[in-house]
Formats: sequence, C-alpha cells, structure tokens
Amino acid sequence: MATTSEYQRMLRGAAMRVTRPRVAVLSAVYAHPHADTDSIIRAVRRDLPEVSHQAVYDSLHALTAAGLVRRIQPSGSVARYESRVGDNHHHVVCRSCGVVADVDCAVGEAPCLTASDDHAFSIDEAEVTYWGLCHDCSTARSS
Amino acid sequence: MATTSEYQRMLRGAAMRVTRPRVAVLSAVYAHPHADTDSIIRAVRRDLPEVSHQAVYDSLHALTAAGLVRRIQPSGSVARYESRVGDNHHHVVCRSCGVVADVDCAVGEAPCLTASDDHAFSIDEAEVTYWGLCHDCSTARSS
DNA sequence: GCGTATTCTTGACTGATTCAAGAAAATAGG
DNA sequence: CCTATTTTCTTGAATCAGTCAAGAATACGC
Repeated sequence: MATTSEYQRMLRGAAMRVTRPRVAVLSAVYAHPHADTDSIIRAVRRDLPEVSHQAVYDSLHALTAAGLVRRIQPSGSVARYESRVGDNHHHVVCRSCGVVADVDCAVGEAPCLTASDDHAFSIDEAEVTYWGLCHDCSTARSS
Repeated sequence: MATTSEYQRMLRGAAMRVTRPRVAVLSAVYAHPHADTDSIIRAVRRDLPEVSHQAVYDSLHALTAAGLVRRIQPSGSVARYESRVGDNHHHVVCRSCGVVADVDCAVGEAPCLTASDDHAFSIDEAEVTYWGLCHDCSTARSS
C-alpha cells in the first residue's frame, strides 16, 4: 500500500503523464494483487465513478509497458495484474477456483532460465506456473 | 504420424466413442503441433468438409479431458493443442510472431516442481514457459 | 495562461468460445 | 442384424473480453 503522491511519483518516474484514472488504476492493482480487469474497473470506480472501461484498459496497457505493473494470464483465465515486478517470482493457480498466489523462485536465482535446447531462440524470461488445488478447494473435495 | 486405425485404437483405449470428427481432430493435432483451434478446424475440413466448428471444439475438449492431447495457452495467445503428452516438457514462445517450440525439462526430471512456499496448495504440475525471440524474428530485427 | 500532444469518453465492433435444442450416429443387448 | 439408449454432431444464436475509432477533455512544457 502506498499513498496517492507515491503513485504520482512512480508515474513521473516512468515518464508518464499523471492522470486520475492512472493513479486510481495503479492504486487498485496494489490493493488487489492478481485481480482481473473487471475487478480493477470496479475498484477504480469506487474512487472515480465515471471512468470508462477503455481508460482502465489503456492505463493497464500503459502501466504494463512501463513496467510498473505486470500482466499475467494463466491458461483458461482472463488477464490479471499485479504490482510485484522485477523480482522473478512465479505463481501457483488453483485448478478449481482460479485463485492465484505468489511463489518465490524455487531453487537459487533463476533455476529454469536455461532451456535444454533453445531452438535458436534468444530467451529473456522463464515463467513458471504451478497448478494444483488451493487449501479450501482441496478440503472441500475430500470432505 | 499415425494411421487412422491407430487413432481409433487410442480413442477406444480412452473409453471414448470413435467418430469421424474425433479421428480427424486427433490426426490434425498430431500433424500440426501447437496449432490453434482455427487451424485445426481448417485441417479437419480438408478430410471432412462438413464438420461444424462446434464438433471440433467438443472433440478437443473431450480429447483434452481424456489426456490424449494437451491444451496450452501462452499469455496473449488463443488456445493451442499438441499431441505430446505425459512427458513434462515445456515451451518456448516467440514474443514477436507467437511461434511455439518444445523444450525438454531443463534440469533433471522435474526441476521446478517444488515451490519454495506452496501456500498450502496441493501442486500437481509445474508449467514452464520461456519467452524470447525466435531465430527469424531476432535476425529480422537486428538487420 | 496557451498550445500541442496525449489521454479519456462514447459507442460500435470483433473474434474466440460457449450455450441450447433437436438431428444423427455409435455402441450395448437381444 | 435390429433396436434402444446414450452420446455426439449440427445449426444458429449468444456471451464475454478486449479492441477500434472519432471527437472531447486534460496534462504539461513553454
């Protein structure tokens, strides 16, 4: 959690114009990690009831391009956004309810960054998604 | 590549009814690894010009549920299907053209299967996606 | 303040995928 | 082989996330 002026500073630091929708979107992503676009729109509208969905989409794209937020999209899910950037962390996703949690890199610094055969690709990122059942869903099933 | 009767045997082995659309879809997935649904529909219609898109969607879901094909969906891409199942391999995706290639598991058998903190999830799979530029796209950019 | 470039609003549109109802086809049993 | 039952396929409409486009509003350098 940060204050409005901190979000403004972050935007300026990324050479972006400071607008109310952008500050509200950045704040919503910080307040609701892994939220989908629709949840972010609803959160933003608690502050700014009149923002258009397009402004939120534009802001999310701009913030993602600037590296201030990160977009994730597990298979079968819509796009989700988080504020934790630049630390090479990964995600665990519940197959049943879709909830997402953060996972630090498993072994050492970048365990999976080296593919066994890179097919002449120049690889810049390795993204790991763990799949399973969250605590609630797995107890709900066994009971 | 396999013959029609082999695909039929695979379907029966999975306790699935053998229908022409399913055989054609299975064959198309084997012939076109990492193809999206639309490419598969077009490939299937070379054999069976009258199949509905819905039959292809249904077949792909049924084949995926039976474990005969695997569905992958990198961020920002539509669903893609492949016939290589059960061997814990991963994918490298080109950020520019979206092409997908297979990558064997990097280190040992299941390098990333152990999350550092599983948040009480029961994890059953670790999926690794490598991002970068394929050979063609990276030479096209530097030239 | 002013001017200009960027961003936001409005509203239509696309494209992948799903839903639903009835027709057709596949297996089990006789 | 024939029939019954269940699954699968066809047809056509609908949904949903996200994009496109044109003009109005706003931010910020001067």
